Amino acid sequence: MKNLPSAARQAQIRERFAGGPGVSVSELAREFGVSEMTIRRDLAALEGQSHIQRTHGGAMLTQRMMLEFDYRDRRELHRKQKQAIAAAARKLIQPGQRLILDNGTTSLELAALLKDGQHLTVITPSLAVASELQHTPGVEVILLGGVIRRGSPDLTGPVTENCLELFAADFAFQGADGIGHDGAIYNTDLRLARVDKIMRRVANKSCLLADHSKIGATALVRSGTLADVDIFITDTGAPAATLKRFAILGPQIITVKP
Amino acid sequence: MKNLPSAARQAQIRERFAGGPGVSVSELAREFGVSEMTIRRDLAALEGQSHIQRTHGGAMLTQRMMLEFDYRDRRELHRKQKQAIAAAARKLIQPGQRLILDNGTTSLELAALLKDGQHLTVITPSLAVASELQHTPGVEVILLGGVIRRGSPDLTGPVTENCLELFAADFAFQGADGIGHDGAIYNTDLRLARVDKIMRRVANKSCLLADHSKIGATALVRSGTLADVDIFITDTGAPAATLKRFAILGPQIITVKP
DNA sequence: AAGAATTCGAACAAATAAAAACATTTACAC
DNA sequence: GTGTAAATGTTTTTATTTGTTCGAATTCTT
Repeated sequence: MKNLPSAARQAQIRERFAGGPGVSVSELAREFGVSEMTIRRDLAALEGQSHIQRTHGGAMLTQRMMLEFDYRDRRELHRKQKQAIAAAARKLIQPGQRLILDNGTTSLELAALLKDGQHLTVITPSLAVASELQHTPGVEVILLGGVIRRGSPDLTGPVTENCLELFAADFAFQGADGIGHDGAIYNTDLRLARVDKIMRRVANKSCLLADHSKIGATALVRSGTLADVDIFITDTGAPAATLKRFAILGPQIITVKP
Repeated sequence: MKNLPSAARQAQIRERFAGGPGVSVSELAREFGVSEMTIRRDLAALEGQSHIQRTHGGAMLTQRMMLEFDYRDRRELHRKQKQAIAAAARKLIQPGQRLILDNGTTSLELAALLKDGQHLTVITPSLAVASELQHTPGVEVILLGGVIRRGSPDLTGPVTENCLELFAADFAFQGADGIGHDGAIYNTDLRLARVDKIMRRVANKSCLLADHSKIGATALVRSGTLADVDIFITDTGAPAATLKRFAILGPQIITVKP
């Protein structure tokens, strides 16, 4: 392989990257019959325009870098139920809708089900949801602003609330940390509770997702009651009598079996 | 396995982890035909990027769960200059200030320098900056809301702009994709340009960070001129005559040598 | 718990590669 | 041909990476 114009040689070098993790300067110099200095100059030129990154001794494709946000994955707990509940929620969604997903694990399961490429807009304060959907072609992800809680992959605070006010969505999907027998909805965090409240207000319809283990549990803050939500999805582990009482408060109740 | 440049070898090592929970130093040394010391150094480097966690006799994947926002890492390009520029910018910052950092790689280098725990508030549309600072005790990170650009770890759009308007900061630090000889500031993306413009407005002082390779370059959108910024930091590779002309436009000019 | 066997990390030396400066060739226009 | 600019090669200097040795630390074995 000899006497190539420099541009052609650089194009050839680019092909090289398909083969392996990287190429070495000395190897390329030998193959093209040019000096190593020339190869270095080629690589320097390619580095600017193409997605390669120079290294000592050669070059490689630019690394896909990942941003790491700490994240305690609590998805395992009652995961079956949560997935079933998410699947039921998925059925409520029509193409073209604007959805709000909160930062619960059930919402995250729902996000995973949105990957089949319908045209959707997802508004969320959850970095986990955003991460899940970032590469999904049909879905536009709008991340709400806010303060990053240490050790929690989501955004809360006045900024988040303010951001949320900008939107009008078709559906809000949210979880809860507890649902009292009187239908009160509880959250463990005040800031999350405030955000949840606003979500319900800016969405046309709101949908509460909670497996049966949450029924009867309470937590720090009351963010509202079942009377504020339009649809409540839970699993068949929930006692029928309680659900009957809940229904009187207003929401349509959907039970799924895991 | 043939001789690979060190960076390529480290990338290969990372692949190894896909197969199992861990790898051993001796095994890797044999496979790559290098000394164990070299492998240890590789592992130490990878550990520094927190991709892996070292163990006696080898290494394993980091335990903690992470959210992956992946993107092409361009940090290596002119990194020396960018780090020097970031260091100069760091000196401008006083404890207690509220800072805006944009989504350039130079801002990311600056973020890394803020880790020494002063009391600071950082407002940014960059997931990379947020990720970098999320564990820093003295720093509160406020992530702006917005649309996640595919393949880019940052937020833009009307929501971002609206979010920004909520704030008043002491300093805005931003990069540029090009600076014309007439002092015009260029960005490759219209939405980023709009965001940059607002940043300058809501910050008391604005500071442009750009290595000399940007001088003379142009890009799609003009986001403003040097007359709009208070401080311009670049490296000593910039031609003195040009800098003199820039100074007439108003900004204080700081040059650092890499 | 003590001793043996690994493994690690620091220090230094050797090898290798990059960058800078300068010389040479090539390509092309006139 | 000759001048000029771009590209390539050479040489020297500088920086990075790797290998080796050896004492310290860690794990395993008994």
